[in-house]
Amino acid sequence: MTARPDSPSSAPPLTERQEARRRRILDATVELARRGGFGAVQMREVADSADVALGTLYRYFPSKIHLLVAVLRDRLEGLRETLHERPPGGREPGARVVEALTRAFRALREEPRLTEAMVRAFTFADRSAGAEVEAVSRLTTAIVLDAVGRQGPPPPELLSVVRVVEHTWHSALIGWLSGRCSGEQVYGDIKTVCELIPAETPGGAHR
Amino acid sequence: MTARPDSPSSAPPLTERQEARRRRILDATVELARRGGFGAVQMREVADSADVALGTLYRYFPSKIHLLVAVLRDRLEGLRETLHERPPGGREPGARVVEALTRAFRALREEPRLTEAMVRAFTFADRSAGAEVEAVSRLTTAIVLDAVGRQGPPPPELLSVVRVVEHTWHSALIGWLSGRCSGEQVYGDIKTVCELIPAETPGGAHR
DNA sequence: GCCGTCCTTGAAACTTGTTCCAGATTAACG
DNA sequence: CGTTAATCTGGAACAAGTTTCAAGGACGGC
Repeated sequence: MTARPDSPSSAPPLTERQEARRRRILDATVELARRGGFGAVQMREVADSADVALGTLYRYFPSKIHLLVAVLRDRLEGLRETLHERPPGGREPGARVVEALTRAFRALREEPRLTEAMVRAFTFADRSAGAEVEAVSRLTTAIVLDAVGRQGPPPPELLSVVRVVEHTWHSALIGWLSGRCSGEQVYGDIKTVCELIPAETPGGAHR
Repeated sequence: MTARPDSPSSAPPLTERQEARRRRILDATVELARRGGFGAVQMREVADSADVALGTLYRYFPSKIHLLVAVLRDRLEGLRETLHERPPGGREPGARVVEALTRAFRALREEPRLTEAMVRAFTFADRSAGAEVEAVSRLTTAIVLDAVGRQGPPPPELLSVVRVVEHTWHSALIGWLSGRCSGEQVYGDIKTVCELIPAETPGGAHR
């Protein structure tokens, strides 16, 4: 459906120039979003900045929402790599997740407008952006599960806990963006929700 | 504490005809949203259905977002009254909250398109709709605290837990609307997060 | 009842996301 | 190369949220 850079499945490969175009579009989007948030990401502007025609922009990303969710995905992939390089060092799974999310939030706070643009797009997305949203969702889950550090396939209760952590994460961000929650409350809520994460089982297989 | 439907504070009182107009607008909005969700709530349509001029609609509700959040607020007030009449009957605070939210979700499932319209508006709202969003937020908190059944002013840890419950509630709804979570998962996540709610303290003041 | 003020109306204009199209460019293949 | 299909471009056109404005109506104070 949409062209993807890294998913070799289900998409015709892009030529080098196409890859470059795609990258220019994403970069232009980030730049505009950084400056003025969701509202400043105007499709004509993006197209101009990226030196592509409007129609081309829409061929690559079928809507503003798709575009911004793709940026979010990009960023999350970066975050995941960072966390891989310097993994959180807590002793308990809950503490590691707190650290991972806290670090993520610290990074997001540095660029509040970009964050606003990505998060608003993500939460506003409807089913038409299902694939992209799904990808972001899976990535977030993967990041949290990485921090939990469990080896085998997670049992359903753990998955529900992880979903609740993610819910809190997303919604706390929204609350923070709309001025309803302070940054301190976000940190606190992350800590609170992570108490749901069960401690490492001493008998079971662990790191 | 919470502003009543027609908050007597900080707003000039409306004449009877103005009150009627406001009500017509809200009713027309609900009707359109019920039929076609967020997208079907078009400002010109709303104005036509409610028999007011477009400019008047915008005087009452400065944006589509404000309008739909006001509808949400209206509904939440109704929900709160319902819960007052037939309060959840669980023995523990957590169980009561689960029941309250479960009943709410059951009601929302009956009118998915209306739900979609309200929730998307709420999560998309930015600071310009701060007041309305704040009202909805306070109402939600009040509903959860009602179910918790605590008497005095809640301590900060409890408030953080309640916020996490609300985060989960909102974000699970979004996930459900965007097809990412099943209804069963929503129920499960509500139950999971409510485990954070501390049990009734036998020594303290209780019902 | 009269007057000044605020409210409502109808309609046009403006903004920005999205779609469409005809012609130019590029890539793939023989 | 030459051909053919796909892609890209510039630009117009459309859709829906929002703004603006002049003229008529409602309301409260006198």
